[in-house]
Amino acid sequence: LSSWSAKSLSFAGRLLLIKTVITGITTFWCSTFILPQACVKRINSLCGVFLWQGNIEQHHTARVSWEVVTKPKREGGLGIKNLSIWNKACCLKLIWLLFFQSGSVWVAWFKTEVLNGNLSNLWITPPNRRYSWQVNKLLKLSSEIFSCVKLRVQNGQSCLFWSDNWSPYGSLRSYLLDGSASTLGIPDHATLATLHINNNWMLPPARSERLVNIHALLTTINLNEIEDYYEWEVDGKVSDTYSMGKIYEKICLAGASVPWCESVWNKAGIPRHSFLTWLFVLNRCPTRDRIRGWGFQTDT
DNA sequence: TTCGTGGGGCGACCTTCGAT
DNA sequence: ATCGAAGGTCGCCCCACGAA
Repeated sequence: LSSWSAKSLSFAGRLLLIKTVITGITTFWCSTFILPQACVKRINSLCGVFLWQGNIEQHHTARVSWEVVTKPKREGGLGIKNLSIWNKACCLKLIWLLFFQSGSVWVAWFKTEVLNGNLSNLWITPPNRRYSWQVNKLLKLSSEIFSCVKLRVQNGQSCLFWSDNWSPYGSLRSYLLDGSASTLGIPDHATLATLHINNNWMLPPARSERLVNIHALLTTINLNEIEDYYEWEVDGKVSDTYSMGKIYEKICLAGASVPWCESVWNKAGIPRHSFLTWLFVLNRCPTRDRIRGWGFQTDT
């Protein structure tokens, strides 16, 4: 950030540098560790002072808050990645690895030491002092991508009735129980195979509409000899690969779109005019001298 | 298993700084 | 003088960790 070539960049150039090079460097660390909040804050602070001042030794002041700058363009920001959420999206890949890259030593270790040999335990293993800070962070993060890890029922032997994502209704614990302590007489660790006896599903009588749905769903399932398997499904599409970008968008809480988006950026997010237009519509119009200082042509 | 200690996260509040 | 954003401090809560 403090190199001479970076100092000579315009506002648009600095923005591009942050979006590509700087985000690329942080992604290396983001993909391996959950970064402490203080670290995220410091990186954001450095990027902020660089974007507005171009010189990280100066005092940090900004015309638009970093919170707004990191929003997507359609929501009024500049589309810089929110580092904290990006960090989550990168680390969720570790959970993806657990299910879909079984050859790794780390995956074997995690499965044995933390999950007791069964991947389904990921959804029900609470953080514990026995585990490291990182492992506990991952356990807490796992709920973020529960909906993407679909269990395809075959023989039903590894499919936990309450916890696995095997039905279109997601976790049955929240769908059927909704916080209630009763488990309808179905044991916590019941698998679909243990509930299927003599070709009958051993479920309590349906006393609610939701339980009727589950009864109906189970009548469509025929257990066979093949082992249950997992599939990675994002927004209804099954995929073999993990896309950090897609997961980032998924876990970002989408805010309201701004009506002026299309008049400032085109559909691909490329500026229709100059970046000043963006500052004008945000009512953060700076002085002529500041504009020249940022590397803009003021007549534009 | 319980208890004390220390550190991280986070919100509230205030100060500093630059732009107008 | 005013406004808005960043940064610092403080207190509270939660959790990890070690000692008893």
